[in-house]
Amino acid sequence: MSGKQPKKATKRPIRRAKQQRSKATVDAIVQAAAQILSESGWSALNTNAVATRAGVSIGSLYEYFPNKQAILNVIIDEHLAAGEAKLAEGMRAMSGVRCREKIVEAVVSGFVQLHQDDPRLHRVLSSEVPLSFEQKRRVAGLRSQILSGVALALAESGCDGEIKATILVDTAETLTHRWFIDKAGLPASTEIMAGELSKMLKGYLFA
Amino acid sequence: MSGKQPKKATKRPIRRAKQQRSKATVDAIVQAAAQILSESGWSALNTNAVATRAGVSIGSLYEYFPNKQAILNVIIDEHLAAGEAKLAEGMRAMSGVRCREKIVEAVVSGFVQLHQDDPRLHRVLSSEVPLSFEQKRRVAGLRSQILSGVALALAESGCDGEIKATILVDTAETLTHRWFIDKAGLPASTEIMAGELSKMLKGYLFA
Amino acid sequence: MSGKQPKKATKRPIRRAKQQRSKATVDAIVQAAAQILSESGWSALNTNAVATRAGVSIGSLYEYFPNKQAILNVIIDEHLAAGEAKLAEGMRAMSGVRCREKIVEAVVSGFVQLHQDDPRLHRVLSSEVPLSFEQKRRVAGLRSQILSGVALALAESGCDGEIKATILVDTAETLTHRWFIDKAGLPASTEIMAGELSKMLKGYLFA
Amino acid sequence: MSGKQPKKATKRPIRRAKQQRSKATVDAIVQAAAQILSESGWSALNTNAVATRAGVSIGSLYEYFPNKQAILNVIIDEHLAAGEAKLAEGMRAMSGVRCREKIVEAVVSGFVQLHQDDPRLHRVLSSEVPLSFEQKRRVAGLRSQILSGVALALAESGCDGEIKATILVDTAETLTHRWFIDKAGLPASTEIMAGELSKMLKGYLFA
DNA sequence: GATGAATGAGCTTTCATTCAT
DNA sequence: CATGAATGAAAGCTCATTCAT
Repeated sequence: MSGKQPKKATKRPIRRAKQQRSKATVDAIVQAAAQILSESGWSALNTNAVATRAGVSIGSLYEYFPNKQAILNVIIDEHLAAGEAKLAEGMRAMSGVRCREKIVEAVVSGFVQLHQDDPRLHRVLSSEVPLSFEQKRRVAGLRSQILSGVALALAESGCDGEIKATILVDTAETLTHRWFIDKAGLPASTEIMAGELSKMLKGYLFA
Repeated sequence: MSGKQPKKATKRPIRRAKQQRSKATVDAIVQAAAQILSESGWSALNTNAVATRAGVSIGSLYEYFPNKQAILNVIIDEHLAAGEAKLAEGMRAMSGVRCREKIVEAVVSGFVQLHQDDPRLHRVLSSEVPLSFEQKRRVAGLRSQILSGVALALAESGCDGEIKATILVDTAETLTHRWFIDKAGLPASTEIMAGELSKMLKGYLFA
Repeated sequence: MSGKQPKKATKRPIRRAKQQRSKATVDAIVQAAAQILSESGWSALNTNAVATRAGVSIGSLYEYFPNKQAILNVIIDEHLAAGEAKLAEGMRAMSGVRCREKIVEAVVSGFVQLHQDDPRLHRVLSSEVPLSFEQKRRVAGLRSQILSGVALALAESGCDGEIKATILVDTAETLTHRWFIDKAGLPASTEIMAGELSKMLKGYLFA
Repeated sequence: MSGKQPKKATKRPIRRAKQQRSKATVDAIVQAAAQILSESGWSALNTNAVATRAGVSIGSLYEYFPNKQAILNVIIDEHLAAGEAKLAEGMRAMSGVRCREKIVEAVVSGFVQLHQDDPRLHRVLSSEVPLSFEQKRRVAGLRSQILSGVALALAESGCDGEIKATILVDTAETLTHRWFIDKAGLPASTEIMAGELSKMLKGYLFA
C-alpha cells in the first residue's frame, strides 16, 4: 500500500538452503522479521534489526535473501498460502453442506482461525506493509474466490447474491480482524462475539 | 502500533500562530501534509516534500513545528476532533429518539459521513501512521463513548447491552471503512450497501 | 569499460546551484572527485572520500548529485566537451591549410594539448572508469570525426586514405597518451618527442 | 595506478603446490580468475566468482592463496614472464641480425604476438588492474631492456639512439595494443595495419 | 585438506533537523 | 521572521576473509 517496491533481480544466485545449518539460519531470519513486524510494525523492520534478533550477522542475512523485501515476501507468501489453504479447506467443508446456517458458521470460523495465529502480524501485513502487484492480486483472488464460493453455497445468484455474499464475507472478515487485534476492548470473549456475529449474519441472510 | 515515536519535547516555545500570515503558513503545511498522506501514504511523507508542497521553505516549516510528528499530530488531532464532533452531534440526534431503528440508521450514517470526506486519509491515519499513546487513548475513548451512548440509546444495559452495542458500532465502522476504501470491488453502490448493513443490524438488534 | 551503470533517474529534483555558496560546493565536490581519480584511480573514488576531501558533508554531496555516477558524469562530460572543443578548434585550424605538413603538426599538437592538463586524470577516465553507452558513443564519435577530418585534409580518399588517417591519428593519440603519463621514463622532453613523432608521421604520409 | 594495494604479508606459509591435486586446483583458480578478468574486467573479479568458476570452494581458494591480490599476482607475473620470454627470444633473434629493417619487423611482430593471445586480458592487466610497486618496476624493467636492446641492435647510441628506440618501441606497443582491442574499428586487417606500421617506422629510423 | 556458512568493515544513499545568512 | 545550504545518524547492501564442521 505504501511506497517502494523491490527493484533488481538477484545478481548472484542466493544460496539454496540445503543444509541444516542454513535452514536454521533462514528460519531464524524469517521468524525474527515476523516478530519485529508483529511487535513493532513495518517501520521498525530493518535488516540490521532482523539480523541482530535472528542472532546472525548482516552478511549472513544477505547470503540467503537478496534484499529486505525478499524476507518480507517469504512472510507474506506464507501468510497468503496459509490463508489459501484454510480457504480451500473451508470450501471443501462447505461443499457438501445443505444447511445454510452451517455455511455461515463455516465462514465465520474460517476467519476466526485465520486470525488466531498472530493477529498483530496479520494486521501489519494487511495494512502497513507495501504489497507488490502480484501479492495484491493474490489477496484479491482469495477474496473473490471466497465470495463466489459463498454465493454458490447459498444457492443465491445474481446481484442480490453477490451483495449478500459480500456482506457475509466482509462482516466476518473485518469484525474478526478488529476483535483479534484488540481483545481487551471487548465486552466478551472472542468466542461469544463470534457467536453473536453468526447469529446476526444468519438473521440477515435467511430473514 | 508501528515504530518510532517522537523523542524530544519542544525545545524552544514554538510560536503561537496568532498572526494571519502565521496561520496561513501553518494551514498550508498541514494541508500539504494531509494531501501527501492521502495520495501517497505515510511512507511518502517527508518534511521536505511537505514544505515544497506547502510553498514554504523547510526552515519556515521548522519555525512553526518542532518536528515532523508535530505536523502529523495536528492532522490526527483534527481528524479525531472531527470524529468527536460528529459523535457529539450524533449523540444529540439520538438522545431524543424513541424509535430504535432510527438509532441504527444514525450510527450507520454517522460512520458513512465519517468516511465520506477523505477515505484514503482516514485509512492512512487509522492503519499506516504510528499513533502516540495519548492518541491511541483518544481513539479508544471515542469508541467507548460511542459504545456507551449507543447502549444507553438502545435502552439496553449490562453485558448483553455492551455486546449488542459493540456489534452495532464495530460492524458499522469496519464495514464502511472497508467499503469506502475500495468502492470498485463492491457489487453495488455504497448507499445500497449501507442500506443492507442497516437492515442486518436492525434484524440482529430487534429480533 | 568495467561494470555497473547508473540505474534510477533522479527522484526529487536535485537542487540547482544558483547561489554562490551552492556553486562553490558543487565545484568543490567535482574537483575533489577529479583529484581522487587522478591521484588514486577509480577504485579509490567513494562518496565519503569525495565529501571529506571537498570539505563537505556527505549529505551536501547528495544535495547536489543524485548518486556517485552523476559526479563522475560531470567530470567525464567536461572532459569530453574539452576534447570536442579542442577538436573543433583544430579542425578549423586545418581547414584552410594547404601544406600537408601543417596538418600533421596540427594533429600532434592537438593531442599534446589534450593531455597537457591532467594526463593522469585522462588515463583514468579513458581506461579505468566505466563509461555509459552514450559516453562511449561520444568517444567513438570524436575519433571518427577526427579521422574523417584528417582524411579530407590530406586529400586522400578510399581505403588507403582511411588507413593513413588511422595511422596518423592513432599514433599521435596513443603516443602522447603514453608519454604524458610517464614523462620520467622518456629520454627527452615531451616537446622533443612530439617533434620526432611529427617527423615520423610526415615521413610516412608523404613518402 | 589505482587504489588499494595488498596490506598484509602471508600469514601462514601457503602450501607449496607440489602435489598434483594442489597444482590442478591452483591452475583452475588462476585460469578462472584470468577468464573473468578477460571477459568482464577488474570490477567483476571477486573471490566467490573465481572459486565458483574454478569449481572449487571459497575455503579451498584461501587454502592456496592468502588473498585476492595473490591470485592476481600470479596472473600478472605469468603475463610478465611471458612478455619477458618473448622479449628474450626476440632479442636473441635480433642479436645476429645485420639488416636493420629486420629489427623493426622483429619488434613489431613481437608486440603483435604479445597481443595475439588474449588482447582483452592484456588490456585489463595493463590499464584496469592496480599494480604493486614491484610489478610496476618489473614492467619498467621490461621496457628498458627492450629499449636498450633495440638501441644496441640499431647500432645507435647516446641520446639520439634512445629517442629512436623509444619511438620505435612505444609506437609498436601502443598501436598494436590499441588495434587488437578494437579490431572492428580498423579500416584494414591487423596484418595490413602492422605492415603500415613497420613501413612508417622504417622510414623514420632509416631516413 | 575440503567445505561453505558466517562475519563485519565499508560503501551508497536518505531524510529529519539545524543554523548561518 | 524567512531561507535553503549544510549536517550526520541510520539504513540497505557487498564482498574479502575466517572458521567450525
